[in-house]
Amino acid sequence: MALHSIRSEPAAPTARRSGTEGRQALLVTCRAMTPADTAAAPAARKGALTPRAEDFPRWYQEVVARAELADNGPVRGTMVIRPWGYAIWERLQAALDERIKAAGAENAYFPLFIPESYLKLEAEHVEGFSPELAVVTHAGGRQLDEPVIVRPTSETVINSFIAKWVQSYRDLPLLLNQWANVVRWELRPRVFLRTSEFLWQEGHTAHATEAEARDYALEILADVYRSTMLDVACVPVLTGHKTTRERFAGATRTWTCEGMMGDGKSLQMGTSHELGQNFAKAFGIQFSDAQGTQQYAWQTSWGASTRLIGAIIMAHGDDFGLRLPPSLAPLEVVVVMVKDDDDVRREAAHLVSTLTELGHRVRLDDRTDTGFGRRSVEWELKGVPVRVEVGPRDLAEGNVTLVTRHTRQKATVPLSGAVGAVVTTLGDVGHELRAEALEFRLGHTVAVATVDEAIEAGETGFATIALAALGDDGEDRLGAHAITVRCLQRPDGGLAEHDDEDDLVAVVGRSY
RNA sequence: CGGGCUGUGGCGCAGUUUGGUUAGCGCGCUGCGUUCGGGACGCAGAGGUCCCCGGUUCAAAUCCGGGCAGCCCGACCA
Repeated sequence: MALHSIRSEPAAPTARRSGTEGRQALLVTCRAMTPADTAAAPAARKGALTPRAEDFPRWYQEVVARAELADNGPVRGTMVIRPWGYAIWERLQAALDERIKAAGAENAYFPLFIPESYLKLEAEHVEGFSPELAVVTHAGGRQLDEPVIVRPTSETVINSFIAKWVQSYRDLPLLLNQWANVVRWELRPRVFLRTSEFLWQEGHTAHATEAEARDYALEILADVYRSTMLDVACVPVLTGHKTTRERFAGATRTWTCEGMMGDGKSLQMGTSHELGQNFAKAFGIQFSDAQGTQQYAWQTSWGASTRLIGAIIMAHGDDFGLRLPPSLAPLEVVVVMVKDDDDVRREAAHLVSTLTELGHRVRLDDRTDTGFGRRSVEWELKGVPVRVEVGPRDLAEGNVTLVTRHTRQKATVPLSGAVGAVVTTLGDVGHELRAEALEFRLGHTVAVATVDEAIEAGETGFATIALAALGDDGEDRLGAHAITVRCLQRPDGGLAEHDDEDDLVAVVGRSY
C-alpha cells in the first residue's frame, strides 16, 4: 500500500443568540468551590490537568486521555474512539442525521475503495487530494492492475452512480447522504482534529438549476450544521464563504462554519460546497429538461466529522476537564453516594429512578470503596453536567448537594426539591455554555483596518478586515504569520449573495 | 523533504558524560488495615527483551557502527 495525502478546511463566522430561558431560583445556598475544596489534598496539583493558559495543546491531549475519549491507534495518525467519546459522537450523529433527513436527503452507502482512474476525472479534485491519498497497490497476493484508492471523500464514486440514476428532470433533485470513514494521510495528526482516518457524514446532491443547488447548500449550512453546532453542541459559529485558496478542491464555492476555540484559534466545523457542473461534466451527469434538452446537473456536497468532538472539548473545556452540554453528554446526571449507608442508598437510588423515568440519562455512582474526592474529579474530567451528592450528613437535614459542572457551583437543596432542581439546572447549562463561548469569541474579535493590525490581532483571536483593505497580496502576508482568512461575510455577519459584493469582510485568525 | 531532540515496567521520568554484577523513582495497578462530604495513608506485592542488529570488553541501559521508531521546528496542509 503506497500513500500520499490530502487536507481539510476550517472556518470562522458569525454567531448570535445565546438565550437563556427562564430559570427558576434554586433553593438554598450556593457557593463557589473554595480553594480548600480542590486544593486541599497535597497531591491535588499532581494529577491535575496542565492549565489551559500554560499549554493549551498539552491540556487538550490530557483531557482526551483522562476523560477517556480516545487513544492513539497503532498506526501513526489513527485513533481509537473510546466509549465515552463515541457516545458523544453518537449524539452528534443523531442530531445531524435528524436534520439531514429533515432537509430531504436519504442515507445510502458507497464503497471504501475507489478506482484510481475515478479520482483523475476531475482535475482540481485530484490535484487537491493526491498528496493525502492512501493507495492500495497490492491485494490478493499480487499487484493490482489498477491501484485502488481508499476514499478521501466520495464525490467520484457517488457521482459515477448519480450519472447512472439521473435521466430526467423528474429524477431531480437527488439528495444523498452517507455515514462513513474516510482516509486522508496526515503529516501532523491530532486526535479528533486531524487524523488519517476519521468518521463523518458526506452529503451529495444533484439539482436542475444552479440557484436550486446554491439554496440547498445554504440550507444545509444553516439548518443542519449551524443548528447542530449552536443548538446541540452549544458552540456559536461564524458562517461565510471561503476564499479561493481555502475552497474545496473541485468546488465552485465553499461555505463554512467556523468556531472559536478556547485559545482563540479557529476550527472549521463543517463545510457545504457548491460544485457547479464540475463533477457533472466529469462524470456525465445529464438529464433531459422539460423541453427535452440535455442539461448537466448542478451539484452540492457537504460534510461534518468527528472533528466536532474536538470542537466541543476546546470550546467548552476548562482547567478541570470537559464541560458537556446535556444534549451531548453520555450521562446528564451522576448521583454520587458519599457513603454506603442504607438511607443514602435508598435516596440515591430513588433519585436515579425518578430522573430516569423523566427521560434523563442518569447513573448511580455507588463505588464507595473509592474515595469521594477521586470520584468527584473523575466525573468532573468527563464533563457530566450535573452531579448530585447524597451523603448522611446532608440527608440528616433532609438535603442533598447539587453540583453544576460548568460553573462548579455547589448548592444544598432539600431532598424533596432535588429532582426539580436537577431538571432546572440541566435546562440552563446549554444556554450558559453557549453564552460563555459567544462572549469569549466577541471578546477576542477585533475589527481592524490594516493587514498589519490583522496579523497582530490574529495572534490571540479573530480580526475582521474589509476585503478591500486586505488587498490582493493580503492572504500571502497573513500566511507568513500562520494566519488565514477563515471566511468572508457581509459587514453584518450575513452571507453574501455574490463574491464580488463591495463591502465584504474577511474574518481572519489562526486555525487548526 | 531540511534542522534539532528522544527511545528504560501501563504513563511520566532518573541513571548513560566517568561500563561493574539485585536498574531506580513518581503516578497507576493488586492485597490487607485505617480512612473515605474534593485526587487519603501505612504495610505488603505484581509488573521491565533498558527500541533493534552487530561490535568492543572479564563485564554494556551506559562505549562504537548501522538500522528503526517517535517528538519538536520549518516546509506542506480537501
